[in-house]
Amino acid sequence: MRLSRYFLPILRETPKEAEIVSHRLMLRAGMIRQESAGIYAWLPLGLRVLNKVCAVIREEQNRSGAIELLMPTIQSADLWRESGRYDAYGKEMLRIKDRHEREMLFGPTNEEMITEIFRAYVRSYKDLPLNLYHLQWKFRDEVRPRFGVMRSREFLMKDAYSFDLDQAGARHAYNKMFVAYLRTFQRLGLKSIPMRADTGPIGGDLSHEFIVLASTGESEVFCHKDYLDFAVPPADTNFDDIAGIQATVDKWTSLYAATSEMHDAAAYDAIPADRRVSARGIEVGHIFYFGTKYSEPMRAVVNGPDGKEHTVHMGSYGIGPSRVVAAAIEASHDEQGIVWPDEIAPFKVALLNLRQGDSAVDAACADLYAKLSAKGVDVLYDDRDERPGGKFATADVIGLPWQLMVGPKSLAEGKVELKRRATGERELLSPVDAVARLTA
RNA sequence: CGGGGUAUAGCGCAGUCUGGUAGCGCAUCUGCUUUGGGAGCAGAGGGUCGCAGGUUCGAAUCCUGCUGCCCCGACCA
Repeated sequence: MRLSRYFLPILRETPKEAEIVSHRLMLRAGMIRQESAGIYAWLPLGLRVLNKVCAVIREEQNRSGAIELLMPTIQSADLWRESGRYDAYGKEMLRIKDRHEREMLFGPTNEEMITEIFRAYVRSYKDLPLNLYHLQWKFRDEVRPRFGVMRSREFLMKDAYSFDLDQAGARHAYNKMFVAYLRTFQRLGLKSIPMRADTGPIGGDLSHEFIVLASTGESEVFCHKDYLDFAVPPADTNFDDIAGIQATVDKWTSLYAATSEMHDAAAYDAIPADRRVSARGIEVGHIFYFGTKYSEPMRAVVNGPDGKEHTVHMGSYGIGPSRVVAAAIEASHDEQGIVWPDEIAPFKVALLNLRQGDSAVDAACADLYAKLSAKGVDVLYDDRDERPGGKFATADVIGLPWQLMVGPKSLAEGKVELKRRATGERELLSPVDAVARLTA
């Protein structure tokens, strides 16, 4: 993409309403624009990141055996009356009426709807297990939205729903999502730790929040240091290996890890002092087994091998991609701006023409741009008629992993400069070698 | 939902106390000179001062009501 033809409204100064670093940088980098309190437009650069986050989530959901569909944002109030949540949900639910005065709502989540879809078609245990997910915008009319897309009213969510014949099956479904989440967050470049979450009236131990460690995180977390070095399950993990998956989950739940709400000071103190981690974190995912909470009132039943009806056991598994974008920035930035993890960077390389109008520099840039693009590298070519300083600052704030700088001085010696955003390391090398390095 | 702020040009702000017809920096546009970490000079454009009433010869400024947004707390992917 040529920057001169792109839409990238960089802000030189920080808008005063932005309090936390991810919000400030997302505004400065031209990723989002606030349209109302807690409601944001995703500008081109932000959308590229959001889409990359979603792509990774999809791949890992699919790998674990979950199946994608897409449910609407607008739901009928009657559906929610079946589960009793229409009255229970409160003012966080945005309720609306259509032209026929029918009561509708903008979905804050989709348990009722997925249960309705399931019960309409599935009759036999032979169709189980089943895990259906979608990526869709949700709306929760929070009293006080804040921190940009970190806590917005409208937000994107990946929500998966599992259906099993019994609790044992549901546990395996839960474990598969647990493993998929470990893989997902690692690929997104985030260090996540599953922490025991409150299961409310359902009880049991099948609820975990996935917390990303970031010094600016919203909540206080406590865990055993060994978690930081645990190996994440590999891509060829066999998700049908019930014992194997269980072993992985057992390992990742063997040590102490809790948010302040679930904190047990005695258990934490039992950890050797040099292994204790007290830090801050951001919740980016939540997995939950809730048994027959919805299948019971909504009559989602299948015939079992015993010829009898069984109410299915369900679980739901959420990741907030829009929040993940903000969390990634909280976890990875510096004074200059964002430092994107490679997998979710909006572009891989910023190609900086440091002397726009110089025929040799222009030609070298055009050649590099063509060669990199031809090899499938996402390049943002800064071909604006700007001074070098401005181009450096722009590249730094939007945080692309690599900066490839072409100026008259080094080019006279047949060299261009490649800078790694994260470390600041610079290297002078020939254009041919630069392309080789970026396509390796 | 309680408490506290705030609203003036695209962004950041001054002007409001003490009423007299709107200003600064950055950004934008034109020209020339510049060009490896946010350049210089010259010129230009851009604001019904959040909205609605009221007081006054005259309101960004005083009064009343409303709305948006932000921050702190209780609540949340």
